Amino acid sequence: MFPLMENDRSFLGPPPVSSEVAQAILQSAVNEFSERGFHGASLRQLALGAGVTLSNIYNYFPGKQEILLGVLREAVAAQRALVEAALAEAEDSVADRFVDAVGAFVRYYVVYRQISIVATSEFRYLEGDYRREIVAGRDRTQGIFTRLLDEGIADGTFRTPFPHEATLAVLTMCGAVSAWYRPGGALTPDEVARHYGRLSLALVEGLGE
Amino acid sequence: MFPLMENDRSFLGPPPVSSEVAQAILQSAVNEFSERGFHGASLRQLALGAGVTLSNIYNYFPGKQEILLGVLREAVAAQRALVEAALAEAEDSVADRFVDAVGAFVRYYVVYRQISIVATSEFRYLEGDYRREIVAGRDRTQGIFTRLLDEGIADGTFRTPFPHEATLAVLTMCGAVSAWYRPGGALTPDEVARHYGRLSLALVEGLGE
Amino acid sequence: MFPLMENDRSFLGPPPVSSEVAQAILQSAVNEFSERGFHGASLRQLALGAGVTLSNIYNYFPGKQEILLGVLREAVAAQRALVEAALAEAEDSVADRFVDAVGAFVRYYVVYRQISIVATSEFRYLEGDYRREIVAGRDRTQGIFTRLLDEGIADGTFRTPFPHEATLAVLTMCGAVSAWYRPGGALTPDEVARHYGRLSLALVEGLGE
Amino acid sequence: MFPLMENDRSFLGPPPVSSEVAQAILQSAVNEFSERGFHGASLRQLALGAGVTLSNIYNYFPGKQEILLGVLREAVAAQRALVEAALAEAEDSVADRFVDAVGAFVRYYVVYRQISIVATSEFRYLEGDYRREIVAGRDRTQGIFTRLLDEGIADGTFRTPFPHEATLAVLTMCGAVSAWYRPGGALTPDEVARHYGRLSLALVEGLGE
DNA sequence: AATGAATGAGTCTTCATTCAT
DNA sequence: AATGAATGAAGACTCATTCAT
Repeated sequence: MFPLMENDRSFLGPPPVSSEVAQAILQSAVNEFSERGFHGASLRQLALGAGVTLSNIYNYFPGKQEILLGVLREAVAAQRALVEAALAEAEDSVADRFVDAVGAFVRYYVVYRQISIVATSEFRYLEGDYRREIVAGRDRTQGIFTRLLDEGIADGTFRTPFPHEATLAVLTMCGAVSAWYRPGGALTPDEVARHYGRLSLALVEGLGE
Repeated sequence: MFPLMENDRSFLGPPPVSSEVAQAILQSAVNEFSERGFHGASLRQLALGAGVTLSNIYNYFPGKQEILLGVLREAVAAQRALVEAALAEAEDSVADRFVDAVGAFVRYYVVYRQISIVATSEFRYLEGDYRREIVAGRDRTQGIFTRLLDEGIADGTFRTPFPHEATLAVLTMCGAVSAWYRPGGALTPDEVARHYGRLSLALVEGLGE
Repeated sequence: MFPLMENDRSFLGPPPVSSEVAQAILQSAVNEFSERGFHGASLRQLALGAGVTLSNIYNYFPGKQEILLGVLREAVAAQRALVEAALAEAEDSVADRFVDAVGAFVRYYVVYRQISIVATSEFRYLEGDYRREIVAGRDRTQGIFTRLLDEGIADGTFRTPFPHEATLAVLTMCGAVSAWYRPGGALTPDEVARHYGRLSLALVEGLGE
Repeated sequence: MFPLMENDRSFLGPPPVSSEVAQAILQSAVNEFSERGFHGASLRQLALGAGVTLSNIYNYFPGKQEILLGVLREAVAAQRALVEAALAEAEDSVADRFVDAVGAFVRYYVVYRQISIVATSEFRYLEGDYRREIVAGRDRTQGIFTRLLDEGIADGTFRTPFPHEATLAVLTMCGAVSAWYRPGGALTPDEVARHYGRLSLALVEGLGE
């Protein structure tokens, strides 16, 4: 019931867009957008990939923009769900919470690889209020990391002289994982999460005694 | 004679594509591609922005693909030129060379902000041999960093347990700068270079004794 | 029970199309056709305006053509009803009957303003037998005037040298009233009827001794 | 050089839209619009009728609206040109000028029959500023008649008690001619002009003493 | 080198209509 | 009688590209 996810791990609430047909459309959109880009993808091909008539798409989405919005909504929701779930189970120390949050954050780019690629690269083509909605959702997730950084800086756990850039750097380097990760490749999702937790901790200068 | 650069610092060789008209086209392409994406940009609009007739574009480029290629060639060349120039003047120690190289690498995203955005996000639409050519050029630049990392790991300067991911992370986090940097903003290019040098050193665990 | 009429004056027989739903559809058709034209109006919008499902329309009308036919039938019926009612009560002299008939004829364009606009401007899109039916109905009404003219010419009441064109002119100038008349405007329906009676009489040169 | 006119009488200035292709498009537009209406006509068919590629239309007109505008501009210009030319040669008396103006006015509906039909029935689909432009042009022509009426009423030549409605009626009844007139039919354009001059004079009650 | 006109394939979207329930 | 989902044809319009000059 969340077919946009590559490895099926159902720990998430109900998907924002229900209906099997709508899901098929979104799934095909992820394929097409990730391969040809928002503007390069044609709804005809997208419909074909979804096993749906071109015109029938319009019974589920008012237009191309809204399909993109649908994809991005799922992406934003999935990522935040992962991060918040991780934080709920994390240890007390800032360092632990930070590492766990980063682990979940990067895990999103592994588990939802394809959709995350679309979310990253096609977001720019979202317009107006749709764009604002997604920005707000994304900012909410990023805010979690900003606050963790501040907290770690305040109590001396993190010693980086550039907390703001460091936060951005952490989020960015995690995002790049979707570009090279291949399911069934050298690393398991767990390993990726562990590695990037470590890299992040180093980045914010929270290693050592 | 290198109008694609935002802050004018003429330390670079002759541009790959000469002719004022061709340069105007490339410059307009950078504007259009960065705003609307490769597929979203139309040659008509591009021609308008370049002060050129639509049909005249075809006297300088065989097609849209080649315009994109032209932009990417300049981008790749500019970035490598910066990095190699920095290395030529760098101190001897690996750490110093690494930090200087990173500084130059990130400086590219600041100085050639717009073109670097295009190079990053529209590269995917380059096809066939063109794509291979740019990949090769990019890899050559990234190879510099891979080798520096190896060297630093070998002599114990860098202590990260994940040198491969760390390298990727460094390059990635630098690339994100073009997304938020604004000329005339809070940081000068020099400061950005210094900050990211530090962040990178922390990332590869090459700080302190 | 004849909601297509603007000022409610129930002197008319049963409407050609019964059923509240069908009437709602026709009423919405009048709105849509008069605003956007037959081809410019969409059944979706029409259904919305009628408070009916799009598909349910097809339980009442076989298609768009028949909706237009329904509207035109009502229009033709309403106009003839008005004219015949007026003639039934008219004085004996040709001039009186002519003036009263014209008064009723023009009153139709006032009272059934919107539907008359549709009948006038969208009739052209009616096809085949439907078209012939409406033409016949319209001709029957116009025949009344042709005969009155002939009669008036024969007995010297009307002295226009061009009776045929004069008849057409009378009918035409009445039709134009729907374009400018506004309920609650400067003239009451009665005044309009009186004015156009006079104009018509002048036109056929039936004024004075 | 004014192919939209049915009987070729070149007494008019330069056409508002030049270029042979543009004229072919406008001519085909007149055909299509008059047969199927603005919304019922397809640009594909229109292009076919003009002997032009569909896409090439857009080298001459920005869109369908502008084609309609082009047609209406020619129509308005042609009618006013006729009326003004007639007035320039008319006798002195109000009655003479009025009759001559009406003759020219109705002649337009005969000579430019098809385009006048389009101008009358498709004008409603013109939007925004285009609409306002045409309204202004039309009003200017109608103003000529309003002023003549006023003049004739003032000096007692016209004795109708309803000058305003009479003016409208005159213009309207002339317009209806395009619906029945056929070139090569019973009446020559000159006869039509004479007949309608007489009818109009009767209508405004300006005949004999 | 430069242009304006031309083209065919393709875009997203809307349409009237039908089907299964 | 009523509905929501489905469909194929067609809509206006844009595109990258080519041609003749």
